[in-house]
Amino acid sequence: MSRYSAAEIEARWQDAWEQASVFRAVRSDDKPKYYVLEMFPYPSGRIHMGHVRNYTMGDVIARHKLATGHNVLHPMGWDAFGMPAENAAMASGGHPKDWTYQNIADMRGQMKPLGLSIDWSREFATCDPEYYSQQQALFLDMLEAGLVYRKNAVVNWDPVDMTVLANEQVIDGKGWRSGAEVERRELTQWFFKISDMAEELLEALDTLDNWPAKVRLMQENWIGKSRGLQFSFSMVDGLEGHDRVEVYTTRPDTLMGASFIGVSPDHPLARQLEKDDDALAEFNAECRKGGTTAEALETAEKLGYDTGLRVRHPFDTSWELPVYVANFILMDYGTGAIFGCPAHDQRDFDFATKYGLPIISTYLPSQDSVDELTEAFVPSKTEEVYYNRGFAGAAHQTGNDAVDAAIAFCESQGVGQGVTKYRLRDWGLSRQRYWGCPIPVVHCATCGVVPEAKENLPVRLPDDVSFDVPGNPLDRHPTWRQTSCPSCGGAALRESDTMDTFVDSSWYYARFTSPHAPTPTDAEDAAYWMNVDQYIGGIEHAILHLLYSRFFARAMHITGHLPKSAIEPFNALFTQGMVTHEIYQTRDAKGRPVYHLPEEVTDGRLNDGTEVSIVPSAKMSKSKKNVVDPERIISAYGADTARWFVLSDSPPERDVEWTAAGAEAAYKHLARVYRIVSEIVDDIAKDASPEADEALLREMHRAIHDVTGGVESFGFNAAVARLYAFTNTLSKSTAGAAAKRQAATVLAQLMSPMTPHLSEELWQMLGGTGLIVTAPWPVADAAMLIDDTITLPVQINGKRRGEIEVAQDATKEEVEKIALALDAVQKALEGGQPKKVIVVPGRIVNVVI
RNA sequence: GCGGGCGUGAUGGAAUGGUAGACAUACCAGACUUAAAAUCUGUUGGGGCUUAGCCCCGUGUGGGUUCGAGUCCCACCGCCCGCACCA
Repeated sequence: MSRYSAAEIEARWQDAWEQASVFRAVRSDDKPKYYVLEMFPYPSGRIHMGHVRNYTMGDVIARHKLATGHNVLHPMGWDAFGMPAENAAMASGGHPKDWTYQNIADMRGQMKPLGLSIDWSREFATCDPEYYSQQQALFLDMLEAGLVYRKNAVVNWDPVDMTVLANEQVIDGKGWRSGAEVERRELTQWFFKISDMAEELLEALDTLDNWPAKVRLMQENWIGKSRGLQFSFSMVDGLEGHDRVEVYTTRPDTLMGASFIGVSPDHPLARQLEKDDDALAEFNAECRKGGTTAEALETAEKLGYDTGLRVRHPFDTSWELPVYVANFILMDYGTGAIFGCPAHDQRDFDFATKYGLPIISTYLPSQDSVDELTEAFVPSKTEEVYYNRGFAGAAHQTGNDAVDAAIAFCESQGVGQGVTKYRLRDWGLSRQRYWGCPIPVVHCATCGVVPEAKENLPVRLPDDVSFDVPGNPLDRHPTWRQTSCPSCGGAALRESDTMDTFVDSSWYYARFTSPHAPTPTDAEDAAYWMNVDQYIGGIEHAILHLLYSRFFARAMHITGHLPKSAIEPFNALFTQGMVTHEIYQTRDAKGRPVYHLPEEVTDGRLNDGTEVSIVPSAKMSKSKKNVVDPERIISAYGADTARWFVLSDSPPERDVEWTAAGAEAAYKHLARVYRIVSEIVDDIAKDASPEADEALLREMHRAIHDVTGGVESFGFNAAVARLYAFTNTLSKSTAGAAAKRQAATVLAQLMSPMTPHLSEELWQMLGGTGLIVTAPWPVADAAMLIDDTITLPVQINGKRRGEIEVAQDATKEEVEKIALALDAVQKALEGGQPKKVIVVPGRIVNVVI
């Protein structure tokens, strides 16, 4: 009997699949199509365990669908543009293109040994000119359809490196390389009009039944639909061009508690005032320092500047309110101006306390009471009843009712109007970077901004660029920008901004349906393969990537590149958890932490005997060195072990901790299965015992039922546990050779989506015909799943006190009678009668005394 | 700050509102072995008792709903993720 040799087995079966072209996806009307897609990787250079987990899950689905008679599309590609390539070029002098394609080659080489059922003939990288050419064509179509426009927007500006920074490059408000305090600066940028689709993107969330509820909720909150009142305060002493300040509020019911109004430092009023007020100019400049992220703005200390201007309250013109410029007000949302109601908003409360502004309660227990507030009071939506000072209609109402009543009242008094707003902003796609898809427009002195002609696509990235100085190499390229205007033929300059890499990943799923078509999509292929039936990826993409993809699918429909049926491109979504690992840490002479790779640590010590401290498991990251290289695992144990392990233990949506012991155990189990099956194959002479045969086959059908259910519902860890249990049963079974061979064959099949190589080997050993990968999935015999008698737990007052054996089809009355006859029940009853007996058929009996 | 999530033995975790701890790891004991490894078998939530057995407690904390709560509701504590130029 031979031993389990993963390396030999895996190479052999990967060749066999390759030769039989079993994963090549071809359109066919004989079978239902199934498109399974995992979020494609960024080519960082090394695959990591997170990739292994993600692609293994997709592979389990794909292989199971293949076995259940589907025509499966399971492609793979590379999200290949982005900053790391430029950073590498800056650090080591190479070219982003070379770096990226080398990484792709490396990662493909690490991925193929995993034995994924991928149609590699469809592979592409988003930095392939063939791909980004079609992206440019899409952009031009979207521009023509009015889905793209230009406006000013704020970026992070590094005043020392003279370059735009990504949020990631801003650390504690400072540039990551220069250390200079980052400033906010306005540039003219391209935008997708995603906000026009806010309502549709919101409403359609309801149709996404097979998406996680939490992702839909997060998208709903991101779109942020709100109903509020838009109105204006008139100025006591008007400023030129500013006799009113327009305000939007979602809490008009607190209007009688207003004690100040605040405007953004970027509000036109603030900008006008700062021209004649040096102190304000300085204040505004201070506010414009630091990063542009919402987090940075929201967590910064709340600061205000009293402009000295006063406005009149709309309901009482003798009531004057001060106008502050405040750093926490966003120009992007609403009108860039708010009224502050300290009594009912904690942020306003803090602001009022700091600047000595009045705190006026509008929600009070009664008309005559006065609140001494130590923090903002927010009336709960369910709690009754507070008197709302000032609004006849809104008194004694809370939550949305109070808001609606307040809007109605204000409208009736001619103060503003109710409006619906969305938090969702348009998607700025311009990036001042080289390694991205060039935006295909030119700037012509005569014609202005002109779209490049489609026949001139692609607008290719030039290869001769350098990264020795910061900033965008396209900007300073000696010739690349020089071109002629497609409209007038005169001299013109190319746009030097490239597209956000989110654009690349917003339509790649559609491109996979026809990766080499001369247009963005091929109509027949798109109609056949779309939608993605199962999409799998990380929860970190719950909002942006998925929302942008939903927008793009709609835009592609409008521009004729996708059918109407594909405007929601992902029928089902699954968000998987991360792979984590312990962190091993020592300290250097100065007490700074030093991290160590897992392979350098044995039993809590380094090779030189130094003890390491163990930091709890966290997402694998290079900086913490808590990474396990899948290549090492595959060469040590084989791909099937890596696949089996990442599916075991943790539910797929949760994080899984990689442990050396766990990997070892996974390998041992696969070797054990190999051994058990080998013994069964060798031991063909043994006689059957009918009872043991029956028991084993019953267990086999239960395993088919449970594992199939697990695979179909992303219960991979449960399916794996079930397979362990079934293996134990098979190992201990005294059934005859025929029954054991049958059970072993089914075991190999049930394992095949997870451990495809081992399963092929077992299938061959057991004499199966053809490849297991194309063999039909086993079906459980419903009759074999039902036992004649079942065991029911019996509770007394909800606590388990015994169990009874009853016929599978016993009536409630019979079950009740048997349960009441139990000693424990009789003892508890002390001769009396139970208050109530609850019988849940097939589940439980509860006797209430 | 805002939004979303998670919290169960020594450990990873299981459990359509219905026997909490499946399955695995680790540990311990046994078999095999000159020995070790490998393999196989068994034990293991905590506490208690009149110990063939039985009782009590137990799913982050405190409340609530229910015949019955790890699961649903409310509040709190802790940790994790996202926040629009990271991919």
